[in-house]
Amino acid sequence: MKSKNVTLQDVARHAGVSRATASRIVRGEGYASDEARQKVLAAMEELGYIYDRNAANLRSRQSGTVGFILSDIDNPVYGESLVGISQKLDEYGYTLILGTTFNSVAKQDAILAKMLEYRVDGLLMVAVPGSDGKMYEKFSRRNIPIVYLREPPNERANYVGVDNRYGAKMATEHLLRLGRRRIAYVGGLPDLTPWKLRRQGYADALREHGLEPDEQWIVCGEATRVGGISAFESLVDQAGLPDAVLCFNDMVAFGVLHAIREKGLVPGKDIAVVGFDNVREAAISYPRLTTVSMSYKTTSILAAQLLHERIIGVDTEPKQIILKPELVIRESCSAKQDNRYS
Amino acid sequence: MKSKNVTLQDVARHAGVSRATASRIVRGEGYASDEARQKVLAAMEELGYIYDRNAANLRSRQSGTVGFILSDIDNPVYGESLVGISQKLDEYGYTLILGTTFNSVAKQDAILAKMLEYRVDGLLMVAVPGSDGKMYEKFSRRNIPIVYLREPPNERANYVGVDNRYGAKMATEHLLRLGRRRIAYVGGLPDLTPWKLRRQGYADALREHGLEPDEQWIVCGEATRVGGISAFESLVDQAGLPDAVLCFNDMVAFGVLHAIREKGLVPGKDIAVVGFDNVREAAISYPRLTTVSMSYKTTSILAAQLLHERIIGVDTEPKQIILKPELVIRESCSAKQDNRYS
DNA sequence: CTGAAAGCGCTAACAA
DNA sequence: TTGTTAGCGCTTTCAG
Repeated sequence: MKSKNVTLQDVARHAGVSRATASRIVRGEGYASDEARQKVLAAMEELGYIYDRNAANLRSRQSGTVGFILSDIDNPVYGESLVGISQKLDEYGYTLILGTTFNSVAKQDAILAKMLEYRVDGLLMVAVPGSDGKMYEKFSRRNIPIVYLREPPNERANYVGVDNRYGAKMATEHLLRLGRRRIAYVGGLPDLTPWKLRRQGYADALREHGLEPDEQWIVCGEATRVGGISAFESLVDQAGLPDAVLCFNDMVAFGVLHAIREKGLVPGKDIAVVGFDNVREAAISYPRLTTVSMSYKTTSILAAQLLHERIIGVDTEPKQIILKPELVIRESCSAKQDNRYS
Repeated sequence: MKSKNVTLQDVARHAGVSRATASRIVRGEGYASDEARQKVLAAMEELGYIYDRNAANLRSRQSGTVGFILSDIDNPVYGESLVGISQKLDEYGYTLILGTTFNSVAKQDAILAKMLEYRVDGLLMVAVPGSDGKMYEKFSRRNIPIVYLREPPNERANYVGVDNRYGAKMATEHLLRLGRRRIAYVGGLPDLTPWKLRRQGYADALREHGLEPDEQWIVCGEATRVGGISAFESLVDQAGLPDAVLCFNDMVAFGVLHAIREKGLVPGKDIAVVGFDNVREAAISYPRLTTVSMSYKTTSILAAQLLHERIIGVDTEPKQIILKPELVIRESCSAKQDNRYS
C-alpha cells in the first residue's frame, strides 16, 4: 500500500494552477502572483511534495553539481581542501559529487566518465599524473570547466596552487640566516614537479648566499615518514652530518626528526629541520616543526571560486593562481651554536 | 557550431537496432546477441556517446547515489571515515554525494532535503544532535535507509559505532595496572553520549579495583587542545595533581600533555596520559600518545556495507554494530615510580 | 532475443 | 501573469 509519488502536476492541480506556474514558484523564478505562490506553497506542504532534480536536470540540461576528484583522501592535506570546497560550493548552491582515484589512472578515467554521465557543471581535481588526457578532452569539448589543484596535465588549464620554488627558497634562507651552512634537501620523488620546484628554490637561496648546491646533499625517497628516516640515513652515510635539513614535506620531516634523535642528536639544535605543508601534526610534533605553510583551505576556496566563474562563463581563458606560502616558525630550527661542529 | 547531443537513439540508429536493445547493451542487462552488442559498442565509441544518468534515473526511479552527511569535515576522524566509505561505495557502484553541516541543524535539514531531491538510495550520516527528526521521518516514509555513524537520533536506527564504555574501562585498567591511583577524567562535554559512556567505563574500572570514583577528578570542557589545557588546570586547582589522566579524546590529551609540561612535570612519567581516538597526531606527539583506537575506517566500511544491505533490502530490521576498540600503548603512560608522590 | 509504444517529472517556449 | 504544448533521454512493459 505504497502511496503514489507526488509530482508537480499534483501540486499544481491541488493549488488550482498550471504545472508551469507551479514550476516557476517552486524554483522561485519568473513571475508569479502572491496568491498563486501561497496556494502552491501550501499545496506542496500539504502533499509532502519533493522536487525531483533528476527530472529537472534532464529537462533543463544542467545539473547543479560539481565533481571533486582526489587522488588520496588519506592525506590530511586533501581533507583540508575538502573543507574549503565543501563550504564554498555550498555557498554557490552546487552539490558535491566526490570521487577518489587512489592514485590509479584507470580509476580516475572511470570516475571522470561517471562525472560526465552525471553531467556535472564543472570539475575540481587533484589529477593523478600519467593520464593520456583523453578524458580531459571530453570535458573541454563539452565546455565543462576543470580546475586543477595539483600540477595540471597541460599548459592551457585552470590551476590553483602554491609557489613551491618561493617556499623552498624562503625556508632555506631561514636556515642560512640561523647560521646553518651544511643544508640538505631530503625526501620526495624527483619526477614530481613540486620536488623540482622546491629544489630550485633551495638552490636559489644557497647561490644567493654564495654557496654552490652540492648533489651530495640531495637525497630522494618516498614522501613519507619512513621515507624520511631512510633518506636521512643514506644522507649521513654518503655525505656526513648536515647541520640543517630542508624536507620535501612534513611527513618526511617527522621521519628526519626521528632519525636525528636515533643518532643521539637533538633535532632543532644540532640539526635544524624544516618541513613543507604545515599539516596538523606539525604543531604537535616534538620539537614542533618549522614548516612552509600552504593553506590548502585557501587554495581550495580559490579553486571553487574560479570554477564557479568558469561555469557561469565570466571568462574562459585558462587562469593560474599561484599563492605565496608562508614560513611558520616553530622549534625545529634554532640558531647554530658554535660548538664542536664549528 | 555546437554539435547536437548524442543520444541513445542516435546510437541505436547508427547500429541499426532499436533504442530498447541499445539500452540493454549499454547497461549490460538483459539479453542481447553478440552481433548487436558489437555494433552498439562500436556506434557508441564512434559517436562519442555519453550515457545520461539523469534521464536513466528519472525513468528507472533509482539514482545509484548515496549521500554522506558529516558535521565537521575538519576533524581528522571524518577524513578517515571518508576513506573507507569512498572505497566501499565505489566497490558497490554507488556515487557519493557529500554534504557538510558544519554542526548546524538548519544546514543539516537543508542538506537532507537536497538529498531527497536527488533521490539518493541511502544515507550515511554523522548526525548533528538536536534535530527535530522531521527530515529523518521523510526518509523512512520513503524507505530510504539511513546508517548513522554517531549516536542515532532514536532507538530504531541503523548505527555503526564503537563501544565507548569498554574503551574507557580498558584504558583506565591500564592506568591502574601501572600503579596509578589518582586518575582523572578530563575534557569533553557531558551532554554527549560518548562522554557519558566513557565516564561509565572509567567508573567501572575504578570500582572493580575497589576505588570509588570521585567527582573532584572529573572535569569537563571543550573537546579540543585548548579545552584540554584549561580543564587540566582547573583539575589541579580543585583537586591537586593527579598521577594519571584519562582524556575524553586525543585532542584533549595533547592539551593535557602540554599543560603538564608547563607545570615542570614530565608527561608519561609523573603523570600518565591516555587519549581516545588514535588520531594521526597521536603517533607523532611527544611523548607519543597511548590511546584508545577506534579505526574509523573500519566503522565506516561496515557502515557502507550495512547501508548497501538495507538498500538492496536484505533485511529491514534496524541493526546496531558496536565495535570493540583497542588500546594502543605508546609512551605517554609508564609505571608509577615510587617517588615523592608515593 | 528484439522492437514499438508509453511514459518518468520536469521545464522551455510560446501564446493567451 | 498564466496556461498550453512539446519534449529532455532514458527504461519499461509487452507483444512479436
